[in-house]
Amino acid sequence: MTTPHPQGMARYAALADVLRQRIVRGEWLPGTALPAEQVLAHDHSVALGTIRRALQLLTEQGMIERVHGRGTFVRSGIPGASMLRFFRFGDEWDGASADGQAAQAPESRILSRQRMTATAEVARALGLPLGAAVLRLERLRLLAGQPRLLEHIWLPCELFKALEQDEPQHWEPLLYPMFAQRCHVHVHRASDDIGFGALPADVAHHLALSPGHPCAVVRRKAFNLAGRCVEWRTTWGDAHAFHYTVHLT
Amino acid sequence: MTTPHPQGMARYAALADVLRQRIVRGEWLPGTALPAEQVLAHDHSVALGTIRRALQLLTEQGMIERVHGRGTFVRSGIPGASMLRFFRFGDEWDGASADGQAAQAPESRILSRQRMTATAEVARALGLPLGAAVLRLERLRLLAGQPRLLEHIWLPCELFKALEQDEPQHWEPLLYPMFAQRCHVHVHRASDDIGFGALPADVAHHLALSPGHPCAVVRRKAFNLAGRCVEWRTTWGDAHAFHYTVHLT
DNA sequence: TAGTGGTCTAGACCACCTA
DNA sequence: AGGTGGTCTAGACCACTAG
Repeated sequence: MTTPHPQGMARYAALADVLRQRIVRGEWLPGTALPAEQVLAHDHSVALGTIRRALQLLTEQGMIERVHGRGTFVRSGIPGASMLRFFRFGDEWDGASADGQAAQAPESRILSRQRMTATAEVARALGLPLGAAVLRLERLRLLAGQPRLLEHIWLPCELFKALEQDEPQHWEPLLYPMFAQRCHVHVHRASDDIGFGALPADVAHHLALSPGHPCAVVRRKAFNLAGRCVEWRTTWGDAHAFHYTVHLT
Repeated sequence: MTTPHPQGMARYAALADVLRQRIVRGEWLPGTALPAEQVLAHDHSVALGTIRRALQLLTEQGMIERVHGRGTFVRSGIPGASMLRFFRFGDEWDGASADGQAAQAPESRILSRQRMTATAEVARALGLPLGAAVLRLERLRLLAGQPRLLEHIWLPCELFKALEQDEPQHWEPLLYPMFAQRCHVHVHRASDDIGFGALPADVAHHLALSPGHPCAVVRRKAFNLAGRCVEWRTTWGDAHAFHYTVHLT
C-alpha cells in the first residue's frame, strides 16, 4: 500500500529524478558503477521492477549505461561527435594501402591557443559573465595530409586551467577524451547547428581555398552532465564536401 | 516452465517480430487498433508483462502508438517530415498580422505531372525494374507568396494510380496525408540526404534565383510499413536559408 | 460502467562477467 | 563461485477514455 503518485508523478519517475540528481552532483563519477539493482531497490524500499524502470529512463536519457553481468555505469562522454562525420572528402581512401583498407587516421593540429576575455557573443554562448576569462583554440583537421576543417573553440578558463600548462602540439587528436582526463570535464550532450556561408579570408587561407568559397558552418554547443555549456565551437569546411543523412520515423 | 529462448532470442522479441509481420501484412491497417494486451497475452500464452515488453519494442520502432485508456494503434504516417524544416527564410513573419502571430501557412503548387518510364537512376532508387512506369511531379513550395523550394518527386505508378485521375491543382498541400487517403500508401519512414550544390538553370528559374546560385539539395527516400521505397524526391532551396540542428547524446 | 493501458509488487530463474 | 543485469510470471490496483 504505497503512496500512489508522490508529487503527482510515478514512483519510478521520481526515483529516476533522485538518481539523476545524485549523478549530477558527482556522487558517482562518469565511468564508475552505481550500486546494484538489488541494493537500490532495498535502499528505496521499492520492488526490483520499479528500480529497473527508473534505470531504464536514465538509460534513455543518456545518463547511464547498463552492461549485462557487469553493472550500471555513469556514461562518460558522447561517441560519434566528430565534425568530420558531416563531410565526405574524396581522398578518404588515399592511404598507404591502395586496396579497400581502412582510411588514414584524421590528423589534428592546434594552430593557436590564447587566453582572452569573453566578448558578448562568446559570453552568451558559454553562459558566462561578460569579460570572463576564456581560452580560444584554433584547430586544423587534416585528412590524408590535406587540411579539411578549421575550428575556433572557446572554453571557460575556469574549467580548463590544465590546458594552459603544456604544449598543445602534444595533445591527443581527440579533444573530448583529453578534456575528461586532464580537466575532468565530461562532454555529455551537444547540439550542432548547421548553416551555409562563404569562407572568411583567414579561414580560407588555412584550408587552402579562396576567400568567399562556399562553406558549411557548424556551430556547436557542448554540455556537461549538469547541463552547463562547457564548449562553444565553430567549424568551417568546404560546402561541396558536406554530406549528412537524417532518418525520420 | 516455458522454453527459455526460442530461436536464440527473448520471448518478447520473438513476439514483437510476429506482431510486426502481422502489421506489415496488413492484418491491422494504419490507424486501427490492435487487440487489447489481455487478449494478446492470452492468445500467445504469455504473461501480461511479456506482451507489454513486445509492444514497447514496436513502439520504439515506430510501428505502433499506445494511448492510455484507448488502445494500441498502428501508426499512420510520419509527422514533421516537411522539407521546410531545413530552411529559415526571413519572411516567415510577414503574414497579415504584423505582431508575433503564427506564420502564414506554406503554399504548395504542382507545376507538372508526367507519366514516364524509369531511368536507371530512378529505377534503382525506387527498387523498380528498368523502364517501369513512374509518375514525376514537379512541385513548388511558397512562403508568404515567395517561391522557396522546388521539388522533383518520383512515384511508382503501380501504387499511385489514383493520382493520375484528377487535377493536381486541387490536391491538398500536404502530400503524405493525401497519399494515405487517395492511394492507401502510408509513409512510415524516410531518410533525407543533405548536400550543397549549384542551382540548375530550370530549377533556378522557378525559384527566381540565378543559375549557379548556391543551393541546398535534399534527396529523400520514403518507405512504407513493409520497408518498400514508395517515393524518391529531390528538393532544392537557397543555401543561405539552410539551417539545421542535430542533437547528440 | 466497462474496457483500455499504466504502475507496482514479489519472486523465480537465466545469462553474462570477473575472479 | 558469486555478483550483475535480463527475462518472465501472476496478480493487484490505478488512471484514462468512451459510451
